Amino acid sequence: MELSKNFEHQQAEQYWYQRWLDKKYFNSKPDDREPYTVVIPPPNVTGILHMGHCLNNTIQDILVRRARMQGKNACWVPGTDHASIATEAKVVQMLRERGIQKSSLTRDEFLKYAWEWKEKYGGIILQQLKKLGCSLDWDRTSFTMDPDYYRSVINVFIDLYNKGYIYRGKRMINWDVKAKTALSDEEVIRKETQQNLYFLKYFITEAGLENKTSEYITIATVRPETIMGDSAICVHPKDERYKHLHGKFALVPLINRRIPIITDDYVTMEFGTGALKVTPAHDTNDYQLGLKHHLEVIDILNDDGTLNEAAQIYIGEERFEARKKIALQLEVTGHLLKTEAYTSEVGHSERTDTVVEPRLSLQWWVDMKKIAGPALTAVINDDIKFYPVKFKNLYRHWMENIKDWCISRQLWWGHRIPAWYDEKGNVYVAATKEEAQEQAGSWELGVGSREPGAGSPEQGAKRPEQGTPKPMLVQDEDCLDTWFSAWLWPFEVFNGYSKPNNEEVNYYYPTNTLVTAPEIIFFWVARMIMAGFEYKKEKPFSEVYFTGIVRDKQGRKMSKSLGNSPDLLELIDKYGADACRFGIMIASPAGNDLLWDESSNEQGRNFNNKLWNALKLVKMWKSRVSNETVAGSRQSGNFAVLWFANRLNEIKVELEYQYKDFRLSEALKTIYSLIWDDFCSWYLEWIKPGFEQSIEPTVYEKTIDFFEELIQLLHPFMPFLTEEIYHQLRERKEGDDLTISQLVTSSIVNTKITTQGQLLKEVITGLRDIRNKQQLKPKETIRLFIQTEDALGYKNIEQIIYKQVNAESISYVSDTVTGAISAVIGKDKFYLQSERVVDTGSQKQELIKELYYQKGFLISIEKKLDNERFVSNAKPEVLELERKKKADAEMKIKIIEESLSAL
RNA sequence: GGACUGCUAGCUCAGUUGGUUCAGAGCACUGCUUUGACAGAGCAGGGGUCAUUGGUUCGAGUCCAAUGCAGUCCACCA
Repeated sequence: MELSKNFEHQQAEQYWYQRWLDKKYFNSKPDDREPYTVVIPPPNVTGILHMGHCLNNTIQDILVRRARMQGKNACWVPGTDHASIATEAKVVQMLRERGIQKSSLTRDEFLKYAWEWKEKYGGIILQQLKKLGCSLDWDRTSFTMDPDYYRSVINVFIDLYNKGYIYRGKRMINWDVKAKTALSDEEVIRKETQQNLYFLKYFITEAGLENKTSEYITIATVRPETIMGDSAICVHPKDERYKHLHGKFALVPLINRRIPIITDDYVTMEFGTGALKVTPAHDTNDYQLGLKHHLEVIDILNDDGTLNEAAQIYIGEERFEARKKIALQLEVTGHLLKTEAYTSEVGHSERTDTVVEPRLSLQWWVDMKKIAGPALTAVINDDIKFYPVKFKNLYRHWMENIKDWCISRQLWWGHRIPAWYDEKGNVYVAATKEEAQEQAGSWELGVGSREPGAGSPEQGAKRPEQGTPKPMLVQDEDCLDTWFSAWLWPFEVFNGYSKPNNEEVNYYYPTNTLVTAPEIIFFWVARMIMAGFEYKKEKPFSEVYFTGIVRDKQGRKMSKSLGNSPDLLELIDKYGADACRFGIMIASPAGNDLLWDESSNEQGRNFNNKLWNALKLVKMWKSRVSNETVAGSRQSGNFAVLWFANRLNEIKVELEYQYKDFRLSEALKTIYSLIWDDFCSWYLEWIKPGFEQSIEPTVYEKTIDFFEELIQLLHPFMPFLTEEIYHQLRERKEGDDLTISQLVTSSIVNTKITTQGQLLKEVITGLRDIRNKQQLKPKETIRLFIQTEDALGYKNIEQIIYKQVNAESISYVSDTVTGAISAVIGKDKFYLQSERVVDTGSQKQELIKELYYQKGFLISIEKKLDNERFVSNAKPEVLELERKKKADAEMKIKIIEESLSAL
């Protein structure tokens, strides 16, 4: 069959992926083999494939495919994350487009829409991963809200509550005014923000008097809209400027509420005016200060970030609108002294990007200090290895300073908190209402009571008094943080919690490698390790490979808003999945961010093409296989085969090391160069039969073998093209596919052969260089004379040299040849004659340059060897090497001088 | 404010235990080739005071210190 001009990726991708699926190559079941398990970092159900996914999943696929080809039972588990905030936002938006307000729906109605949405759009990203060629075990596709998974999340909550690790408490939390939910600290992104620092006059009033004096105290604030929530003004006790004001009162501008002037050494005298307005409801520090000084908490904001009635003015106005208006009014009323530009870090919601509002709120928390211990040790001890290691420090620091985790979210889409309340506010934590009811009832009987969690005063329910009637229970309206389900992922995808010690989890857990982005080291990686030790008494994975961030050519992070994030599916369509995988991997140094540019896909496509053409060439020879070859070509062919076999082994050893350290980009470069340079540019040229000549059967067979091994090495990176070539190379039996073929193990390298091959390359390049400099056309032949002590050593490569430098004759001489251009390569001297060798001048110049260099080099070595301290301090091997260098240099100088005189 | 990382060719990066014959690769670039696998190609070539300064050493891209620049993470100073 005639091969197409270029590799046609669209057809091949579709055909082979379907074939792999049909043959169930990606499916894994426990057996005797060693498992290699990877769980996918579950993308959001709302997600669509972007470059970050492309990188992350290509890496996982490479590892999994290689493991599969190494005889391991490779299992890569796919799935999606319900992503509560993101998904709920999408559903709300969809409803809005249909003219439905979320507030007009019941919880059940809303969830019905949400599931509908999930069924319709939730699987898109998984389909896209197929396009990329990912060898996931689709039968294992998991979702964090699957029934079993859901139950496990609920039971884990109950278990942690019963252990006293989970409690309910009123704290300052991060409030997302757009999503109207609490956030954990990790979900807040601090961004440097240009702001104004407003200097405001608060007029002093005498104690007990409402009338203001002309005296005032100036405070500095970036949030003038919160002044209505002020409870005090605080100054440093030692601040001389304000000593006369201690114990006095000031009036809040605009609303004229009287607040005390208090002292606390928390205040920094140097900042602003040294006087701080204290607003306990709207600032974490102010809240602490408020607790200490028993200040009133005046919450002036609604949950959507508008001002409420407590603010007295601008009720219903959005907080930043109110800020502008209040600032203006303060100016008008003479309270605004001045405004300064001021830059500070402002917390933004990770999901909605709105400015986070500190807010006092009753939420559920995990007491992290109680479960962090083993998770910290495991990473410190390298029981779990981080690549690159620099993330170990980061992890350690976070774990050692870990704070409690706010896990409740004011959302409907997610795992509903299994807590039930009676009218008196007693809490019962149970999986179902019935169980909660039973708990409440049993309390009446005085059994089943449990210890409230230690250390958390808010923990647990108050025990109802004896004889109270059975209470009406209402379930908590809130959901759990998405990460509270994601942290169970490595074992719950195998039902490791819902069906403990089942065959699957025992076989696949702990998993081997986690490949993820450093951005979620705290969100997810750390918590998975904690959950793993808490519920499986074992680490969830042995190694974590952190990928870099995909950036554009200018180093900017790829993002929707910048519009610099290419459509991956379009790229796959245009260049092919293999080329895209190549493009992202070649640009992806281990442990660094990668600057991605579309041109790297071109490089990938060109590589496809190179391989394709090599295939065409080799297939073309099939009809020319014969024992009747020209004289000398057998020896050359044998040498070429021997050389490439050794070269291949050499590279395989190198690849082992690169894989071990996750230096995948380097591994790809290594394979790329092995194929393009060693195989195509050298080997194939060396064995290529001349015009209408034939090729030795053994050489041909070995060449097919080599080709097969090469595409095997490349397969994890570029699965489609390699599978196609695999089937083009030979007739295959049913079920003989590259995807499941086993890698050929490497054998010992004969360095004598590889060295000779290296020398041969240098000879060819050196002679070609001369040809070029002499401006010889490719068709013009040369006469070659080799001055060597080992003419026999050239016999097996003579034919190759003939071909590669287009020689008409090669002869061996023991003396200088005159009237020729010469070159020293290795130990031997080469003379080149042709019909029109004219320009000896340029060669003379080069020789002089080279002589100059060699002489300088010799001097530096001699200097070194004359240095007594060097001779006495350096290791014997080093000395030996230096002496050899000296001898080599002296010999070269001699030969160059001879050549110069011969010219 | 604290911590970490990086700075090597135009760009992206290699460079293990200090040894000059280690300054290297891939892209990009420059010549020459439209030859029978491949112009999405072939052949050859030119590019770098290894951020700066000082130190240790017989010897530093490699070790140490300081400085500069860039980036990341953490932190409650309004």
